Amino acid sequence: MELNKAVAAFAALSQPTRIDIFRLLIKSGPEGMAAGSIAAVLDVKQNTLSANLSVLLHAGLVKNQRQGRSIRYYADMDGLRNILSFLMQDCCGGQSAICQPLIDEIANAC
Amino acid sequence: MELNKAVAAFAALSQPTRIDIFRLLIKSGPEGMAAGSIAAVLDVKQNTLSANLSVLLHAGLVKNQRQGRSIRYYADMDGLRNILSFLMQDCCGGQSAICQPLIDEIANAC
DNA sequence: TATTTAATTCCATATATCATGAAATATGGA
DNA sequence: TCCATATTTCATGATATATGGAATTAAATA
Repeated sequence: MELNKAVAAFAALSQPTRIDIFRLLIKSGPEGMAAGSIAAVLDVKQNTLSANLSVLLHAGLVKNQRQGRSIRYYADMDGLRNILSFLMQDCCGGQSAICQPLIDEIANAC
Repeated sequence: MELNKAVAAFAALSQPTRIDIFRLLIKSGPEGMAAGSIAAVLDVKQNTLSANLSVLLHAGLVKNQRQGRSIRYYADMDGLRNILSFLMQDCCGGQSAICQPLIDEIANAC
């Protein structure tokens, strides 16, 4: 992963509504949530939510899929794994073998 | 941890130089690095580096300690653990007991 | 085809962030 | 005290981001 992608991912999470969205999607797991439901739960206007979902989408932190009229959004655990791995690369005094498996487990568990 | 702190932490990491700094400090482990050394390694102007270190400091991602003329900076693994925990709260379909220990291990291992 | 629901795009305004030069502060040594 | 080194603080112009209203696209259904 390059620096630019990591920047985009962290920038995506550097806004309260977007953190709320991402946490909500992590909580809702593989079922995900329709954009409209997210807007309702978080009490955010449709267009504002759409813009924020778009940021998370391009940052690789969420995925989406149209389902009839609605579009369902899901947390992208691979995206999360990527930024964590990037951040912790060469940690533990270069012995990143200690941390790396833990990061993988987190992404796989959810 | 409240939302505002998480926002500050992610905002701190949403800038290339600051990611570089944080990764450098993670890599350098408990020994940390003097501000001047960081500036030299990353080829960043002193005042620019100082401003960026300050952002990371207030975000709780790095710690510092004066040592003679220089000020040494260290990655704050507790800070990292906090934002990861916040993000993953209620993950795994509410069974966050699966992820939480992994997050703790990461922070402790380094 | 017309209507309703769902979500996005466009545009304008307000706000926040960035890197930098210049000046200030803190420490250690002569 | 005077000077050099290390780092921070301040002010600023340039750039980026957030938000909401209005218009638009897309899908389902009658």
